Amino acid sequence: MDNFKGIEEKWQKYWEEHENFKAITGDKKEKYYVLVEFPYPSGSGLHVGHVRSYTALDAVARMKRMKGFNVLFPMGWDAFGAPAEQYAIKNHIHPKEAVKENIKTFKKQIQNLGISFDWSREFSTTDPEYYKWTQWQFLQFYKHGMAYKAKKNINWCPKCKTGLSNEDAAGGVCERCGTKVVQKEKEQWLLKMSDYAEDLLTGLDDTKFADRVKLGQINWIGKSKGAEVDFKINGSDEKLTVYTTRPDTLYGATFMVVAPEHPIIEKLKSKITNMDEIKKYQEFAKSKTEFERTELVKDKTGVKIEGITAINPINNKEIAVWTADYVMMGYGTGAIMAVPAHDNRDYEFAKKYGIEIIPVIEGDISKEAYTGDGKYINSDILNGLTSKEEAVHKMLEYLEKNQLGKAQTNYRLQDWIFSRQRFWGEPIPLIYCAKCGWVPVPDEDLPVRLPDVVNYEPTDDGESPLANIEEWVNCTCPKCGAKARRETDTMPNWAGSSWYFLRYMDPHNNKEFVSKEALDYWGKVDWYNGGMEHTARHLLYARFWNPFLYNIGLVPNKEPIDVRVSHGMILGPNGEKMSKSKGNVINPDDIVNEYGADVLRTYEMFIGDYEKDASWSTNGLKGCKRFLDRIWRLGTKLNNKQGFTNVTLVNQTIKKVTDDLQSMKYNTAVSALMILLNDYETYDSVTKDELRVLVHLLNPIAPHITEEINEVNHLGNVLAESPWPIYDETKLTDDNFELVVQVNGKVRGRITVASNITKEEMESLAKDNENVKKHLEGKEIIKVIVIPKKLVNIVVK
RNA sequence: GCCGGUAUGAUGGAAUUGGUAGUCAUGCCUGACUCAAAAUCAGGUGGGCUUUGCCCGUGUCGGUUCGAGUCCGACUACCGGUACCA
Repeated sequence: MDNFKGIEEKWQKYWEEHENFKAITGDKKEKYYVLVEFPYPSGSGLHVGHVRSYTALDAVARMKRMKGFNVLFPMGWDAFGAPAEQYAIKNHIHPKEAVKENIKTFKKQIQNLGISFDWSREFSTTDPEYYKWTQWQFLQFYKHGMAYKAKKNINWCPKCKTGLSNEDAAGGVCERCGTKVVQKEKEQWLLKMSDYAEDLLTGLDDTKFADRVKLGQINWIGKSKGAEVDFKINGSDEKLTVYTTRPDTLYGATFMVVAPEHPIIEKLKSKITNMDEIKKYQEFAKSKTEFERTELVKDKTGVKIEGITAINPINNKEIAVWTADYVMMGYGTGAIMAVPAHDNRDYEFAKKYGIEIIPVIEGDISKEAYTGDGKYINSDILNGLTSKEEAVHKMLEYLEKNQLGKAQTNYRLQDWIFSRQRFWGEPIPLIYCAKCGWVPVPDEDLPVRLPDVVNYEPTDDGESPLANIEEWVNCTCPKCGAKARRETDTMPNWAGSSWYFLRYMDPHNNKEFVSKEALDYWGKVDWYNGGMEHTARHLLYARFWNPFLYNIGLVPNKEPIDVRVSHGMILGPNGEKMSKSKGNVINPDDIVNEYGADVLRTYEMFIGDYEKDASWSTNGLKGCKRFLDRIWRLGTKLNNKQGFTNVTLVNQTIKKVTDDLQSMKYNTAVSALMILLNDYETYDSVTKDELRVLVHLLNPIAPHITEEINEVNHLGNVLAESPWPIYDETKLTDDNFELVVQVNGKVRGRITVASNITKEEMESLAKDNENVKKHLEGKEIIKVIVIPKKLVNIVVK
């Protein structure tokens, strides 16, 4: 087969003309919604990794259609973001032009693969018709008090000159460019995602996400149960509230630590006698990036705040207050009670600065803090207890009764910083009026379009490039008509992707973001595939966005996604991640040109466990080419007979492929088809039925060549328009099977016997076997285990 | 550090979920076709031995079981996520 190019184009055209893959909203057939994460159309084109997941879900979509489902399998573009903006700045063009070019390339590449997307539903997050509704939904957040502006110490990327969410700044470096993130105080729009922390956690029960995906969500939300305890400041009305997960160790608190930014320092500065030293320390802490703060884990620093002390509420002991940057302002209350005997960080700090260590639980604290269970000592009301659970409970009861503190749950998940100081994003549709304050842009004026300018640069003072475009910024207040200014921040990249799967249901609606009919009909995404790298952030944002829409009555389901799976990466031939600098990039276009789309698709399905990483192998690719060529040649061996030579194998293969495609075991599905082909090749000739079932089962994976084989050999109707093969439950097993005989668990004989044989017959046949007899000679049979249709194990002494 | 995951021939990987370890493919070896090569086809291919057969073998050590790649306990290595989260 070397004329695959013509064949591929031919069938791609056929499918398009016959609208084989069109999803119809409201159709009587049962719906099935298959979704792959839409790509960011980068300048470097499609990656072989895209081919893997698109083919995998294409196979599912194609099979489901043949099984009679109304399948929604859409594709679009997530095209806002930094690379397009950088490119545009450099070349003095509008980013929308760069995006248009990239989308064109991507689309052509994907179409060349024959993926069965319903292209009539295509859109880009950068289309004003789309981002109109992203803006509209932001205003719903705003109108329901879920969006607010606040002065925040935010993660700031000095290179991109923009603020980043915690999620974007994971590891202390900018997700986009890898630059160290610094802290900068700025007014930012935030969405109250923290309100949904518990919902996001419990909502997981309503999904069928893979365990590793669920766990990623749980870790990110970071729920912890503990207590808030109030410590009085000696000789003052002020108190210091701490958050602790170990209220049971309260008797062991020998000092307190507040974050350098903690407001109590400013409040009590008149009492503090070493303010200069503390100011210096605050500067020092601020100058450190988040990254350095975490790098210096081993070397703790801090300053004792002189002039003030605190009172431990449980025993009225006077203890010192320190400030140290190992306590973060952003978590809990920004202040801790330090229990060096039972917390490793406090232990290190206390050792370094010579602070008293009092154990309240028996255990070895000679080298590090003891964090395990044990007998409580030095703890008055807790003395003698041995279980942490009990001690925590008793302490909480005491604290609440005496109004010294209360039980408190904390989440690592914080509000979503929703502002970006960038040009290429959805403008935040709010207007600032000196008289009326923040005023939403009226619905009828949406979308707030990005201006059509060619020159803009990020500003050094941290404002969005939009701020310099006066004719865009200046406007009138929708409320009072006075002169006003637009918000110049834009939304983060994750905004558009938080609801795109809803838009696919009704992509051309210009009256609503999605019609209720479409929402009711399509419901949840049945099967969502994406990369592991998006399971924390994107999935969390989408799952936050959707329950909000649900709570205000706009969507019918709280959880938008039923099953979420993630594919493994395709690595370079050397086992490393593909990258230009390593020179190990495989371009899918080259493979399609040399081997054809079907070979590439088949190979990527055969490469290994779908959920695991796999290295590219050109030899493996060639093997798949051989496989398809051999099927093609089978067409020359057709006879005029009907039916199947090996009925059992055919039925087994139908079952295997059907099951495997539904459970992402694409590699064994291909292998089953290879086994079937190997069997066919031992025949002198094959029937049309035999060839037809083989190409039919392979069709979801290699759609072009199978349609062509089907057509040129007149095997039957166009495969894409034919019902999926069904197997006969009664014909899955042979008349015979190989009985394995073991003696003491070791295989000593194999006998081919009839399938309907009784257990007794199995046992006597087993004992009759020549080789088995040898091993039984002179031994006493203790027992015999008979597993029907499998084996007999004779235990001897 | 913590939380996950993985470990099977020369290689990618199978294994009915406790029942024949190594399906399938790649690579390699041998042969056929060819002047030759490629392509194709046929056969072989875990290690060892005293080869009708036997012993060993799924990261290491131990356990449960008639029977363990699969279950349990301890460990090692690699990969991924996350991190002064109190």
